[in-house]
Formats: sequence, structure tokens, C-alpha cells
Amino acid sequence: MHPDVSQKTVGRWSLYRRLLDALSRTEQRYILSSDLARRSGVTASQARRDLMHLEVAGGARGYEVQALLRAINAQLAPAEPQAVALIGVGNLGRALLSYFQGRRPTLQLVAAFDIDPHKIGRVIHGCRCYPLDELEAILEREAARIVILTLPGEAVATLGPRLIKAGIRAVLNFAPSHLDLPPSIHVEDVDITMSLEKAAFFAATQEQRS
Amino acid sequence: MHPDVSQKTVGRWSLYRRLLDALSRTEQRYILSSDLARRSGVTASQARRDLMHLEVAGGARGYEVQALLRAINAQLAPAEPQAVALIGVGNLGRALLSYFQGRRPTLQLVAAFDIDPHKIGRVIHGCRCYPLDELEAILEREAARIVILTLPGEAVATLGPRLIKAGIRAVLNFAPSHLDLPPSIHVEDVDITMSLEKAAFFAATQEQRS
DNA sequence: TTCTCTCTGTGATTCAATTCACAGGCACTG
DNA sequence: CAGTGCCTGTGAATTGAATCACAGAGAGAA
Repeated sequence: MHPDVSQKTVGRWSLYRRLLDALSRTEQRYILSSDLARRSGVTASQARRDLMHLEVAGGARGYEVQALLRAINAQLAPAEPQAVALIGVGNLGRALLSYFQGRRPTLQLVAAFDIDPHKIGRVIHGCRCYPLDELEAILEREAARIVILTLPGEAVATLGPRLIKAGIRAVLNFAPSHLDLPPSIHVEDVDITMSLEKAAFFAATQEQRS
Repeated sequence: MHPDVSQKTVGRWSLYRRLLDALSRTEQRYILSSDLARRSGVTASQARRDLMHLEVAGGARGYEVQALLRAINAQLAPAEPQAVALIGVGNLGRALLSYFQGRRPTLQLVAAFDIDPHKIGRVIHGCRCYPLDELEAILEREAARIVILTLPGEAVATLGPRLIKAGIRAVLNFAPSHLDLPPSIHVEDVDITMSLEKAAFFAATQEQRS
């Protein structure tokens, strides 16, 4: 695998994949970098740079949709499905369980965790809810290396060491708290309060910058 | 207001604000840039650069917590509250309504929109649901300049022109589709599928990069 | 086949963001 | 009051990402 793809490029692969997925169900056999770019909201040369890292070559008609899709999937979707667990079955957690169920077949939500005894044992959007105490045991059993955190900010602080011990490799963190994990664990922060505040700031500012 | 604050700096102000908010309810009067930085997951010099744009000066004991908090609030929280509307009352939309209700008093969720007749008229987490047809009229009436989009990807495409006509200034877009809006409208994309795929990619990659 | 046109692939360049590194200042000490 | 040590504020240097711009290649036309 290519050693030097930037995080941003990987993110855009995901954008392209979604688009190509839709295209692959149409007649269209080829797509130009300029097209792909416009429809993803990036520039053409940026799209070409991103595609450079894949092993597909474009021709004078552009890129072959199927080939491109296969190449991106080869990067983003590993051969065997990856197990994902979710910690914190609140409103947001439940919404994400429903959102992700079946969306990406190579990413399977195998377990949810909470401390609320009322939730434990229930099956929520196809995913069983376990007590947080059993986190390590069940992550181990299900071979889950990715977790989604949807708990209140304070609750996250104590979780770091447990995630390390459980052998977690990547975290998708919706909690508004900084997680201090070694750099070998990838942390993807999704801070929706921050995003809304940014939007509000730029809405209030007269002189908009792009 | 300072003309040249980068988008990323604004985002980090939001992080700092959250932290200072918590600190302001403790004994601690001062905070060092290195502390603030470590607890927000950034470097000390970056934190100092971000604070430079505010009008507060730090001393040998660091920055005064209250003063700093006031300065950041002055930037992020305008004098009069801003009205926010949400379009798409699915699982995710409902979760966000509940998430944001009362969290930031200067950002008030004043209306939700959907096409499902069953939802229209209902009050969800304190927010009334209107038919999407009435979007422009109600945004006008409520003077909402910020919208949160939580609809399925395809549904977003047609929405662009309507948002422009309605005088929207900023969009928080959870839909996995590129919104083509003029640069005078700030678009903040939150693409959770992409985030999960990025996490999965880096989880699967042996040679982790930071 | 040859000519032309358009598109890709990619060095070189520009632009933005982060980090370095240190001068200057405040707080505490004796 | 001088001395010491740590902290901020910020030019300068560095790193990283996006853009430019053009050589080279394939497609279609005649």
C-alpha cells in the first residue's frame, strides 16, 4: 500500500467513492477529473492528485468509472469486514446506529455499550447493548478495532486507557473532549458544537471569507 | 472585528471556550498557554497564536480565565441570539434537536422542517415541525440565517437555490452531498460516513501516521 | 496516417498553517 | 532592589497542501 497518502486525500477518496457508486448504476462509462471535481466540490487538479495515488490511469476520455471505483474500494474497503463498536447509547448514539446499519457492508456495528441498566440487553437498530464494564471482553470477542464515542464529554476522560488496553486502532469521537491517545491510534474528532459555532460566527461576520 | 482570522482558528476558539467555561466554575484564576494547549490537543504556540487575535494579554501567570472567556465569547456569541432552523427530521435530525436544545443560549433552534405529513405540526424537543413548502416564509418570519441540513443526500440538491433566496448565511450540512452555494454563504460540512471510513482506513493501515 | 484537440500526470510554484526560537516582561526571592 | 526563571507575543523558518502550467498521450477526423 502507498505509504504517503495524506489524511485529507483519504477523506476525499470517500467523497469520490460515493459519487462513483451512484455513477456506476448509470450508463456513464467514463468520467473526467473536472467533472468528478466539480461534483465533489474540489478543483480538478486536486482530484487528479488524489487519484494519482491509486493505480488507475485515465485516458483522453477521462477515467473508467468501474475501474476507479474498484481502485478506491480496494483502499477504503478491506477484504474482510471490520467490526465497529459504539459507546454511549444516547440520542446521538442511537441515531448513528441507525445511520450506519447496512450503509457500508464492510463496516459492521457489532456492539453498543452504555452504563444505563435499562438499555443493557436491548437490541437497538440491530445492535446489542452491553454494560460498559464488559467493554474489553466484548471488544476482544468481536475483534472490534474501531469504536465510535457518543457519550457526554466528561465520561470520555477515563476511557482512554481502557481503549488502549483493548487494542483499539481508530476512534471516531463525537464527544466534545480531547482524547489523549498514542499516535498509533487514529482519532477522528467530529465536534458538532464547534461546527455549529463556526457556522454561527461566519453567519454573523459581514465580510465573509470563503 | 479582526478581518483575518482563519477558519481553523475560529474552530479552536470554540474548543478553548468549552474548556474555559469549565475552568471558570472552579477555583483556578489563571491558565498557561501550555495547559490550555495540552488539554485541547494543540501545541502551546498554536494556542498563543490563536489567542493573539483576541484583545487579551497574558502575563507571567498565564491568561486570566475570566478575561479570556469573555474575549472569546465576544467573538463567538453575538449580542443578540441567532435563530437556527433544521431541515430533515429523521433520526439524526431529532438527535441534533435534542443535542442543541439549551446547549448554547445564543443559538436558538426555532423551527424544523420535513416533508413527512406525520411529523408536521408536532413539537420535537421543543421545536415545532413545519412542512418544507413553507421554508422560505418561516425562515423569514423567524429571521433565521443559519440552517442545519439532516436529510438524505439526494434531497439536498434541489435545496440550494431556496436557501439562497431565503437569505441564509451559513449552513451546517450533515448530508453526504456537495452543496453548491456562493462563497458569501458559509458551508460547514460534517460528513460522518467519510469520517468513519477515514477511521477504518487508518485502523487497517499497519504503518500508522499521526 | 497525420493532424488536432482535449485530457491526464506531475514537476514547479504558490499559498496557508504550524512550529521554532528568542526578546521582553512579570512574579517571586533574598 | 537586583537577580532568576518562566511565560507571553511574535518575527522567521519550516512544513504541508493546493494550484499552476505544461509535456505527453490517446481519440477522433479527414
